[in-house]
Amino acid sequence: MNGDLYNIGQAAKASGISAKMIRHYEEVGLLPAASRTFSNYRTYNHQDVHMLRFIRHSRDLGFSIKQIGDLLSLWRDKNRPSSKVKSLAADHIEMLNKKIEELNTMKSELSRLVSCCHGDDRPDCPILDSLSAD
Amino acid sequence: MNGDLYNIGQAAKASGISAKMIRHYEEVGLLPAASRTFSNYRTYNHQDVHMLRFIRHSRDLGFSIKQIGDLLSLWRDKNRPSSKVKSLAADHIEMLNKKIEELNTMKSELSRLVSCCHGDDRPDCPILDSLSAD
DNA sequence: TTTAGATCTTACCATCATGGTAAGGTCAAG
DNA sequence: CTTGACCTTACCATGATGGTAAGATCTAAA
Repeated sequence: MNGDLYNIGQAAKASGISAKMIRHYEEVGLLPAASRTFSNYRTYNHQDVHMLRFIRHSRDLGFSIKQIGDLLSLWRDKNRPSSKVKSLAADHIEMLNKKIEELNTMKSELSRLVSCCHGDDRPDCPILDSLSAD
Repeated sequence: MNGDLYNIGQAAKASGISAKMIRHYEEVGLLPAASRTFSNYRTYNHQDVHMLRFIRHSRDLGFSIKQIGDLLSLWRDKNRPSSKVKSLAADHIEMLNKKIEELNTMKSELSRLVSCCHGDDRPDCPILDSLSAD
């Protein structure tokens, strides 16, 4: 095998992104169209795999595909002001905080109800009572 | 208007669930098929709206449609053991905790990166550095 | 060299909860 | 009777991912 080239399966293994998703990212324009072998197989080089890993790390931090597109642009722009990256990341932290708060609200309320419920064989249940309250 | 009957828009307002979603819940079997007027409009009575509110409260606590189906069964079963409700709710709390933890992990890591980034006009950026690290 | 099995290609469908739109029927008030 | 608000169904879209099927291609072993 050409030491420099990966097919999609190898790129997937090397990057931690499934082949399925690599194709998807290409389709939605997050990735440029991969070059192809004569027999129409996609090929990737080290740089491509590097970019895939960038995407993977970004996904792991919860960035959306749209946001990752912006991050990639900034990454490629060697003259970006770091302030742009920082504010993009800060926005995302805001969104994470909002979601965390929502989930915490749910959790608190539900925990309260659960702690009120006997959880035995009798039918009385403050959880159902609360859900059916007006 | 018949003091006892709601059309779908009125049921939506009274329950806080959109007409769209009421139809959807019916389609996926969470709700029994609504009765219809002669002209094929869905009609709902007080009990139906009560059930819709139950669903609404359950959604507000983050239960899935599948879980709400189970909750509704327990609600209707006047002989349910409250333990069943409690364990269903406890399972959901577990899932909420898992999600919260995931988001918190993202948030911590990203916050760390953000705090390391100058956020000025220079291109050096620990956030991008970390995302592109091997 | 042939062949079997792994892997590639595209093109679909599904998830989950929700929103939107379009085309057409119905109802209520003026 | 008209107008506007509402209803009906039947689609499509979101966002990120997984699945499957049918067919082409590659690779390693027999």
